[in-house]
Amino acid sequence: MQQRTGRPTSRDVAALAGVSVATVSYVLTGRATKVGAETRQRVLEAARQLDYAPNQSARSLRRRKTERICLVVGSIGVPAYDQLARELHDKADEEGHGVLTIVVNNAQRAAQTIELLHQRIADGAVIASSVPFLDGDALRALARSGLPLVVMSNELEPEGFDVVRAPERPACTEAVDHLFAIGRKRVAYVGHHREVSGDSGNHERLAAYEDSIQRHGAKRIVVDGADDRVVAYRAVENLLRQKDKPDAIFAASDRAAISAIWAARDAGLAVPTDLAVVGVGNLEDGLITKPPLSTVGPPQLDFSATTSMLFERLAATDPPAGREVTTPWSFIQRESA
Amino acid sequence: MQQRTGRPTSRDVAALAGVSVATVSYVLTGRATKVGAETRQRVLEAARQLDYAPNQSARSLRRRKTERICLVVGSIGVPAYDQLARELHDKADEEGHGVLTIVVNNAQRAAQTIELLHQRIADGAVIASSVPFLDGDALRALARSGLPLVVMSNELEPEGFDVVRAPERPACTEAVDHLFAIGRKRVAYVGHHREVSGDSGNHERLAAYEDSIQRHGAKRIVVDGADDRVVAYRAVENLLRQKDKPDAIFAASDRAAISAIWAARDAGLAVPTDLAVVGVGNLEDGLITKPPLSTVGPPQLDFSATTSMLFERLAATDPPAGREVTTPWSFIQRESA
DNA sequence: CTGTTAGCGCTTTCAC
DNA sequence: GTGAAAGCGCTAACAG
Repeated sequence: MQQRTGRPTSRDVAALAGVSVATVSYVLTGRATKVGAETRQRVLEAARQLDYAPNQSARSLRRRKTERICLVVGSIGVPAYDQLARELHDKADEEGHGVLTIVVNNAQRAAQTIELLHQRIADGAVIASSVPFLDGDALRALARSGLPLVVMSNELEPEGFDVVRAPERPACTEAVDHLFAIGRKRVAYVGHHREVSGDSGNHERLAAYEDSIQRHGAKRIVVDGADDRVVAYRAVENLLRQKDKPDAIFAASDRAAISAIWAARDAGLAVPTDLAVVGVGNLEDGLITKPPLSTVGPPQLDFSATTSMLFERLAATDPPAGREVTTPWSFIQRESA
Repeated sequence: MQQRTGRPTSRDVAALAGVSVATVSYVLTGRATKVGAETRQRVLEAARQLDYAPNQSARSLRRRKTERICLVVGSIGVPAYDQLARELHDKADEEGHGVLTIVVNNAQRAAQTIELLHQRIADGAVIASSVPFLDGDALRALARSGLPLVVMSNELEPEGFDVVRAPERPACTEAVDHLFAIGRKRVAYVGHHREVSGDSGNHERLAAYEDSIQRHGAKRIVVDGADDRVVAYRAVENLLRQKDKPDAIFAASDRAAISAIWAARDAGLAVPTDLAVVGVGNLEDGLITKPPLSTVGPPQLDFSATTSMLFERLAATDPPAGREVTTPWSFIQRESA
């Protein structure tokens, strides 16, 4: 009725070792105390000989857990997520868990991911910020179903899951206001592709910009490029060629801000004299630009709160109520603005 | 004997809809033709009402496949892998598969990953190049066990899995030789951390450098930084402060090469007149430096061969023998050297 | 068209 | 200390 895979099962090991499958299980799951040393050796030898590895699906089906956690991010190659991924991996290693990373950048993948999580592909998950298409209802349902979940979001309320906030808006406002305070008149915004194309997503950076230019009666100049160094460079290069060129740039990412500094220098302009530049993210890379990059972000990239909360939830016998922690964000003035 | 999870099962749905679990399965797996429209509706409604999602472990256990593929990379934030990840995700989407990414950068994670793959956490896998600690024996065993596998490697022979090669060595040699050909005497190498610290890994870039300087009777100058823009900048900045400063840099990554260009410019040196720079990778970013970056790499970043081979293997009824494809690599001269 | 049933491979009481 | 046996939740013959 069911043909064999070719992969050895615990039954094969048991047969070869001349014991029962139960004993194989005991030995391989470390319940070693119950098994005699000699039997134990025979089982181990048989397993080695057959190159046996227990089937994970069967094991999780039975155990009702996977020993895996899942990291859901909105895109690949974003420095802050890379850092989060690194920290989560390290923590997971300590706890003997594996990490699965899933990239969600369209509605189909969002639905698929919710499904995967529902299907208990992992024992818990971290949803990184600005993952689009992942709505509160789906996340609440997931939490209700008992999945430990930590969500980085400024909108969602903790409801069965923990929330990590990053108050970007006031810090960004401070940054843009600063540009006007130092006398800039034409402040351009280099945004994420989604923002620029009018798509949904986290609008705090753009909103802070729009609000500030409006208060200062300045013109709205918005270009694409925060997701890509090359796009940003070309966009700023282009901006600087116009006769009404901006005298300040607020970029939604440090990568774009760095591209802006190069573009200015390559165009023979001085930063910040001719063009003031502010980024967002507080990447280390901002320290090696000339001049050092003024930016908006947390004092340092650190996701320990996020990772700890997940593992606390995983360990908890009865699930803690939804917690809420806030990462401090501020305008970090260096020399580019 | 086994307490309930709280999550609804197909039995719950069946009960609510007043049908058998088989019917539930038929409806939910699209075997819709066999089920009457009215029954079908009832099942769908019951499932919706219970917020039911089929248990993935049970399903894979039964179906003997997971509809997932796995991407194994050596580290996070490397542009080429990001590109590979994007392409793999796109292809997987088309085929209705999910993608799990696993990062392996130490021996423990390597062992753990082999285990996960053995345990059929996914139906197939791509092993990106320069994943350390993943030895041929383990991969061959995996392939022997029937797992579709595509490995990017210059050392391994195809044995039950496909191999994608990138002949870096000759292209790198050409690049370093070029530096000497244009009259450079002191060529420094900015390498990956593992190379510099004498750790294992892919040594082709370093080997090409060492071979070339030896043939030209030049001094070996090796610093760390290919993995990190900031480290690279500081290393080159430091190199350029010395009295015997290099007149050329061969960097094992374009990111490091770009940092080298900045460092030179910030130190008031002209590129390539005072310092010639060559990178590796052929990133788009090299096009926006001033001057444009000479580099070593494929004509364009394209992993379609890799991804297609995996999906061909997944679809194949009888596994193709190990294939071998080679990505063309060459020295791409632009203006920085 | 729908239900019955036999497992997928593993873990875990419960006896012996 | 070890084995027999009962499922975990689902799918896929097979019967009707």
